[in-house]
Amino acid sequence: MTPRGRPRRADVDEGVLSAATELLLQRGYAGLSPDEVAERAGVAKTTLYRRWPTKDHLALAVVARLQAGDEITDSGDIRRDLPAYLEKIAAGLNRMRAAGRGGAASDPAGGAAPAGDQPDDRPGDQPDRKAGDQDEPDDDRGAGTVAELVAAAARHPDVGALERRMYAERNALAHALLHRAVERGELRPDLDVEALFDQLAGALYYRVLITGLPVDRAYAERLVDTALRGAAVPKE
Amino acid sequence: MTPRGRPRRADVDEGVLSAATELLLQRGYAGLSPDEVAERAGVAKTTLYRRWPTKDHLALAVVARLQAGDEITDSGDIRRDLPAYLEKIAAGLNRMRAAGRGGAASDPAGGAAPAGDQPDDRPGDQPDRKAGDQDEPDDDRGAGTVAELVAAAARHPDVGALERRMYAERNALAHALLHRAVERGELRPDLDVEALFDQLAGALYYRVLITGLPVDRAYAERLVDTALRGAAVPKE
DNA sequence: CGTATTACGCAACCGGGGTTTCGTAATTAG
DNA sequence: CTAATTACGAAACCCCGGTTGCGTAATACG
Repeated sequence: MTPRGRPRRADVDEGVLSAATELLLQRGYAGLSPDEVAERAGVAKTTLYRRWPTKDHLALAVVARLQAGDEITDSGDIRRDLPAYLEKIAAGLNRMRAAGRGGAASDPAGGAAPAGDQPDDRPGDQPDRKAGDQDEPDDDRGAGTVAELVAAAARHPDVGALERRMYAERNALAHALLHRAVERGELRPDLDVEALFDQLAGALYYRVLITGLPVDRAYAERLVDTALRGAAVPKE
Repeated sequence: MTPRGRPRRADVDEGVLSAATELLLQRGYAGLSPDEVAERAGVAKTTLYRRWPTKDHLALAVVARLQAGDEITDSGDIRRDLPAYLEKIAAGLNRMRAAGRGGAASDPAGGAAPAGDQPDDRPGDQPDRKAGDQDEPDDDRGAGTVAELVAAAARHPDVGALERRMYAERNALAHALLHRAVERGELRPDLDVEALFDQLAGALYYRVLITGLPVDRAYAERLVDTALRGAAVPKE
């Protein structure tokens, strides 16, 4: 039952993961270089790749460790507990988003540029461009981490599976919370809990990943309010 | 006003984009190799990079061209038009998802493996693993395309801006549809249209990108029904 | 006409994620 | 103790996205 050959060094996982965490948080996903992680952890690159077959695997392990141990409170008032839970998810997303250079983000020239230009779809406008041009806006390096993790899940099925297990673990709590609220009579008895949850969590991820807008407490409350009240006109 | 130097060859964009489209659809994002695109289009790699500074830029251009020209119908019945629109988005996502190898996906050993194993979080289970092992499950290569595009938007701000413009163009139609429904009295006058739309669209993307479950007409209708009716108990 | 400007093609190059090879260390089975 | 098995480390290597350098072609301007 005991494994046969030479045992793995026990302290490697910890060393590598903390080095990787530091790099990921400070320099973002692109800055998470296996070579440097190995060097900082005092470990050969081969050893690193023996345990995490891909940079993507390593990054997922880092993130999983970061957000382990989330809880959820059930006060009996769904209108309070739900925004609280959403905000907790959002906090995780924003913590990732905060990963970037330590410098202040002075936001020169008005941020997201509300798209006043002509809708010219052609790619090359100005003569010649090189890739390093406009990249890395000195912030927002970690909304990228979430995005890269999504891509990683699509690239490697096993990363996807692990990632889904991670989410499922968290979301099971929320599903239970919702079901209790249903049984308690706070929510409709015939509610489609899965659809509701997808809408709430989905809106958060949509905001962060697609529209790039911030998610905060106020937004979480708007979501919950809209979802609970419904869009249809109330029948008097 | 006319540009100064040698003009760009006019047929290059078309040739490159169609070659890239073919590659992306047949072999997925990872199979979209700049070298091969250039070769197939009969163009030097430098020319390619002069117009699209990154593979990510090129891929976005391909996708943008693929899904140009979406329409939206306003029948006056929001409970019909909304699922139709969502299904249109979903169709785009699924079209991407369908991009993969032509072979049949025989789904050996029961699909998504409902996670009965112990929640062992440690990465390296079996001794040694190499990256090429479990990758590329012969299908689902293009859910990856959407995911990679999300990551691309995070990597290059200009790609993100273009991508958001692409979405915004589509979503403006839906927002208008919703606002008309409000004015028509079909929806609550104080409805938070943005929140509602984020919930609907977000749920679709959440399903495809995070949970990996399919999105079809039935799901779209579940969403709309849940969102319109609301989760709270109706006040009689 | 000549000159400035910009695009194209070719080939060599660079950097980073990942692999291979091989010698060595640590353990279990007999 | 010996053999089998597995992990570690070091260096060379491969692949691919992207760059550089340079000679040449096509246009505008004077």
